[in-house]
Formats: sequence, structure tokens, C-alpha cells
Amino acid sequence: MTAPTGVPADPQSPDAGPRRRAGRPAAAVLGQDGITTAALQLIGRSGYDGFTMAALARTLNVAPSALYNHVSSKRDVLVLVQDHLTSFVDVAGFETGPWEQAVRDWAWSYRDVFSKHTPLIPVIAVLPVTDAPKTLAMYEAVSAGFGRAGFPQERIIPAIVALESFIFGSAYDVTAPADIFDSGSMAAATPHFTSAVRRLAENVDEKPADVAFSLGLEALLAGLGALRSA
Amino acid sequence: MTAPTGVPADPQSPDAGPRRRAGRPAAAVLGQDGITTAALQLIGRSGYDGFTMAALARTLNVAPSALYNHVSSKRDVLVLVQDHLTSFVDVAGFETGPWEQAVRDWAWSYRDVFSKHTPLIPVIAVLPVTDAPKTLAMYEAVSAGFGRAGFPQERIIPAIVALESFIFGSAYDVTAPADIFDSGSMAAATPHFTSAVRRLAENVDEKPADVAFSLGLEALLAGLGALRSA
DNA sequence: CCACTAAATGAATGACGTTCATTTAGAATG
DNA sequence: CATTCTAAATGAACGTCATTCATTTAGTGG
Repeated sequence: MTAPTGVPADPQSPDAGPRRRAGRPAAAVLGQDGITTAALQLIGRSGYDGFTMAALARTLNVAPSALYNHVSSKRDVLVLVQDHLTSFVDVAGFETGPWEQAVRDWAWSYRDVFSKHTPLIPVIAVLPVTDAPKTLAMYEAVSAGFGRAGFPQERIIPAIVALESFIFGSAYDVTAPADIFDSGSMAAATPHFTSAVRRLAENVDEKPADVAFSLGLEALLAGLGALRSA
Repeated sequence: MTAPTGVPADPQSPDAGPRRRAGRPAAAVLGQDGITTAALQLIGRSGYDGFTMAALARTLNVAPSALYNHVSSKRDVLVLVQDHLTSFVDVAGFETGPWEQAVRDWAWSYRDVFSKHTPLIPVIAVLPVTDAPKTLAMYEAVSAGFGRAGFPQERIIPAIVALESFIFGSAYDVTAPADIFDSGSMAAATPHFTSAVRRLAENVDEKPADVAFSLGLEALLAGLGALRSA
């Protein structure tokens, strides 16, 4: 219905760079790879609040609707980002070193990566591995390590899932405000809790989230390690 | 600007019940308690997708904007719901029974409650306890139990946080699709993982999420329990 | 009796994700 | 070289939400 103008006027504000005309450009918007890295940049710059399809399109000098030629939903973009981030998780230890240290390195790096991306956790946690090849590769490396370490086959997946659950929950913990346990005016009514919190606050050297993560991880390592036969 | 009619015509569709007139009714919209239980009902009926401020208002026979007299944001409602749900978590064991069984009961019930409310987890995980009195009460009961069981004061909060992290992550796991680990066409490229998954699938008696949760919880119980002095 | 105030209204706003008809211009085909 | 095919981009709608605001209403307390 709208009168086509052949060369549409650029409606962008003057600060925006020159916008590509319609038609097939040199290499599209760079496809899913380009979208993924652009999304990662945008998230790094503006956080997940500023991460909007419109903002992502602006980053790529493209109209928002153009994104839907390469991706079928915003959730799709999040999945791409998630899978990309997984390649930063350290699984090297599983090929060489002892099981315990391998799990330690893996778990810490896994937590660190996603503590900066907690909005992805609800997505990852229920995502079929088919939709995330790099994540699948990570599972393969970890599974192989568990097998080599002498885990019975039927315990490998449950053990990994248990560790992952702990990791995801702990990633949230990293982002919690420092005063999350400050009971404020209710302190008198909660003596045991309040005194325990005070003791925790006395330790100024280590971050509370790291203390809790270390404690839980070492407990899991000891408990799960006992399942090995070798 | 709009001409006031004194008695405004009810613009609702015929299926809606009689709408209250403006002004101060008998007991408001029931205040925060009423909103909380209405929200819980609505979520139970329509899930978190259907849980919208408009839908919540309709449940209460009220205009959406009226909710903002009692609550300052949708997130506020979620916090109210979260705190209410916490009262369903079982902490009875901490007052009577042995520590291990108390933690078991607590952890399982905690996971079960929030596995049906995973959209609340990002909210809970970073929520200051001041904003959630019932949650604070739960922490008090748990802290007291840990103290009685002989935990050193400075380890109580980290231990609870570690357990909670594991619980939150595991709550997501409960909602994961059954085929989440089906590697599909990539099966050949991931032999270790694929064979481990196959072994898991052979167990038809127990749900995978329960196996993983039990495994991780028992490991944590053993590992953390060793911290007790008594 | 009157001023005060809690509470409800409904219209308006501003994001945001997503859809769709249409256009464009390389690539492929003959 | 002409024609057809098609991936990719456009911009104008939508529809859905949360949230705000000026205004009205009706108990309550002085």
C-alpha cells in the first residue's frame, strides 16, 4: 500500500552511520555468527536490559525486522550467545590432569562465565543439547573425563547434572547484593541467623560467594569422587 | 478531559462479574494478602505466561491501575508470591530430628516448591532478606538447626548458601524436557556422552532429575557434615 | 458538616517482539 | 545477454504489557 520510492529515504537520526540499501549486500548481515558477536558486544556494553532486538539491529546497521531472516526469535539469539560463551569454559583438564583438579577448573570457569550472564541461565538449564553444538562438545569432554576417572556409566550424567545445578545456582549468588543477608529491623527476631551473618561479614579477605562456592564444590568433589571404582 | 459520568459504565465483557464502583469499598482489594493469593491462584491456573497485571486485576474485579495502590511493580507481586511459597518449605526437622534428615527434608521440599515456580528463582536468588519476612524466618530456623548440629558459626551461612544454590539449579532441572540430552545427529561425534546418556535412559524407575538431585544432595550432606565439631 | 485521604477508574504512554507485503540486487540458468 | 530465482533488507503495522496520571469517589475522623 505504501508508495515505494526505489531508494528509500534514510529515517535514522544523524548520529547513525550510513544505512545499507535493501537487496543482497556483500555477505548479508554476516549471518548468525555476526549476530552472535554483535549481541555479545551489545550485552557487554549495555547489559541485558539494553539488549533489545532494536538495539541489536542498530549495532548491525540494519532494520530490526532484518534480523528475523537469520534468527527466528530473540530467544534464538540468546541460545546463540549461550553456546558461544560455553567455548570459554575450561575443559582442558579433563584430557590431561587428574579428575579432581579438572572438575575444579571446569566448575570455577563455568561459574565465572555465566555469573556475568545470569539471564541466560533459565535458557541454558532447559535447552536440548541439539540446539547448542559447543555445549554438546563440552559435555563430551566432561563425560570422557568422568569415564576415564573410573565413574560407572550410569552415574556420569547424574553427577554432571548435579554439579551443573550447583554451578548455575552459584552463578546467581555472585550477583547478589552485598547486604542481601542484612536482616535490618528484624535482627532481634532472628538471633541465630543474625549472629551467623555477622561472623561471615568479619571475613573481609574472601568474597562470600566464593567461600560458599568453594565449600560446596569441595563437598561435591569428595562425595562424588567416592563413586569412582578405579 | 473525559466527561465523568458519576457512575461509569462497565466496559467489561459480559462474562466478567459486576465491577466495583470507584471510591473506598469495604476492605479495599484485600490489600497485599488478597493480591498474593489471587496471584498464586492465577499462576496455578494460567502459568507464568498468563500471569499479567491485567489478568491479575481481572481476577480481583478491579482495573489494572488499581493494583499500583498496593504494590509498586509487578516484581513486587512476584516477591510477595515468593515469600508466601517459602512458608510451604519444610523446616520442622531442624527443631527436633537429627541434622542430616532435617537438611534432606528441607532441601527436597524446597526444590519441589520452586520447581513449579522457576521464574521466581532469578528474583529470590538476589533478594535481600529484609523484603521477605517468611524467607527470613526460614533462614532463622535453618541457621538454628545448623548451630545446634555443631557447625562453626562462620561456616553456617556459606553452607546454607551452597545448599540453596544447588537447590535452585536443581529446580530448573526438574522442568527440563525429557529429551534434553538427546544428541540426535551429533551422536557419532560424542561417543562418551552419548553412551552415558543411554545408560541413564535405561533406568525407567526414577526420574533423572531426582537421581541427580539425590546424588548431589547426599554428597553435600557428607561433605558439609564433616565440618561439624560435635 | 467538612476536610482528608485511601482507593479505584480509564485513558494514555512507551517499550518491545514480531509479522508482512514489498522491494532490491546478486546468482543461476538458458 | 536476457530472464528467472531467491536471499536479504525495508518500514510500516500489530498486539501485548507494565506503568503513569489526572480525576473521581466515598468512608472516616476532627
